[in-house]
Amino acid sequence: MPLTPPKKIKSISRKRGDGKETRAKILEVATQLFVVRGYAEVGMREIAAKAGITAAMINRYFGTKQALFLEIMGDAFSLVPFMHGPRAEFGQRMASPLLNPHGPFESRSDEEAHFKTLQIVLRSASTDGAPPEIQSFLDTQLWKPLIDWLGGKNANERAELIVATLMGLILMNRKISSPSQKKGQTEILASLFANTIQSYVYPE
Amino acid sequence: MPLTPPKKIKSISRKRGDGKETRAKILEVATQLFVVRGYAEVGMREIAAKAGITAAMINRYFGTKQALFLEIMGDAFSLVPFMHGPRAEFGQRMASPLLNPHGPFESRSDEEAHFKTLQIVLRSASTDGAPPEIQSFLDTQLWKPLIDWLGGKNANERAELIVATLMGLILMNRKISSPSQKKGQTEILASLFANTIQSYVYPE
DNA sequence: TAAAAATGTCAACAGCTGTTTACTTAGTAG
DNA sequence: CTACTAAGTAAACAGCTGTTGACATTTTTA
Repeated sequence: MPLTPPKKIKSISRKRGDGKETRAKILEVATQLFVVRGYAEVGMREIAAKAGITAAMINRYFGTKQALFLEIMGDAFSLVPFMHGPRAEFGQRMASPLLNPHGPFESRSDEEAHFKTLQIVLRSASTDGAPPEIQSFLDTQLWKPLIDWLGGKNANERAELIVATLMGLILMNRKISSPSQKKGQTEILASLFANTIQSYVYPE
Repeated sequence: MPLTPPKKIKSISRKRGDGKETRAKILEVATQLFVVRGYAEVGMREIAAKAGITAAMINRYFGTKQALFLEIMGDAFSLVPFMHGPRAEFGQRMASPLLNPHGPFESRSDEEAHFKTLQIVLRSASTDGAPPEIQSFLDTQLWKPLIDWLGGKNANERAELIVATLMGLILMNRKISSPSQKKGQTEILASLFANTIQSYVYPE
């Protein structure tokens, strides 16, 4: 008789819901809510309800609301993917999310997922509750790569204008009814936007 | 004996503080707070404290927080002043508030006061509590005059990009530490900004 | 089988919000 | 002097927030 019977390698599923599954569900739900409404405007009970659990569970898994937020922010977030490809088409690449069929900046596809955290930053930046660690994310994952990639004279200022234009459009798209949004002329808007962004990208 | 002695025409000052004075003080304080932090992030007690009174007084004078907000929004708010002057210098005029000595978009002078309400809209647009009447202000006081003044092809989209760029810069200037803000290179930023805005203004 | 650990709910906590009511105080009018 | 009215305060209201501790239930482990 073997003294050490082979242990079950791993527990596959523990209970009514596997812990990891619930954790992932919380992250998914919270991310989507933060994208649309920002940090301060989303409550724990609302996240919990849409995840099918209680608010106390979120604190069990993440400790605090800020910790949950920071974990979401830690997930991939950058403009780096847009820096790949021909330098002369950078503007077009950044404008492409404007044109996707799911609605501007709202696609769930991985391709445009890089915008999510940027949107969260935008929605949450002006609220008190949002943790100050956001600044670190911005420095290391947004400004530095972009400025390095831009290069040349006044790279700081050109980077700031690129991000400002992008943020302005994101902000307006959801919350402020702009005239072109009503009429659905997004191709023209995207074209103008692409030209402007490209004007900040000097030839290498 | 005269039966009708001349009445004192008006009471000059009733009490510890004249009512009108307090009302004005509330408006002033609330405006400044809304400009910096937006509708949802400013509490009644904070406004009252900075105005030297109690929160109940605000409700006495304005009824509700939303009503106070709408009264502030009703005050002069437009981009119209920037449309006066040479058409070829529109971009420079819009960029000028970036350069003022009180800090970008923060001057108390009347010249740049037109930005205040725009800033409030920006800070408050994505919060739930802000009243929906904001949309009317945007349509009649922002979009229509600007689109009419721009004229020509794709005026809607050009107007949207102008406002988006402006809002993006305003948003970033206070809440998101951008690289050029740290270094104080605002002249270059203003110059780039002016060029971009001007590129949306086609010759008449 | 018994112990232990994980998953979850429920209720209460303290602190905040905008608003309302009752009350006090001060200046003016008859 | 006596009423009246406006200016202001203080306290309580109901409703919301994030968080915590006690408890129940189910699954894995020893």
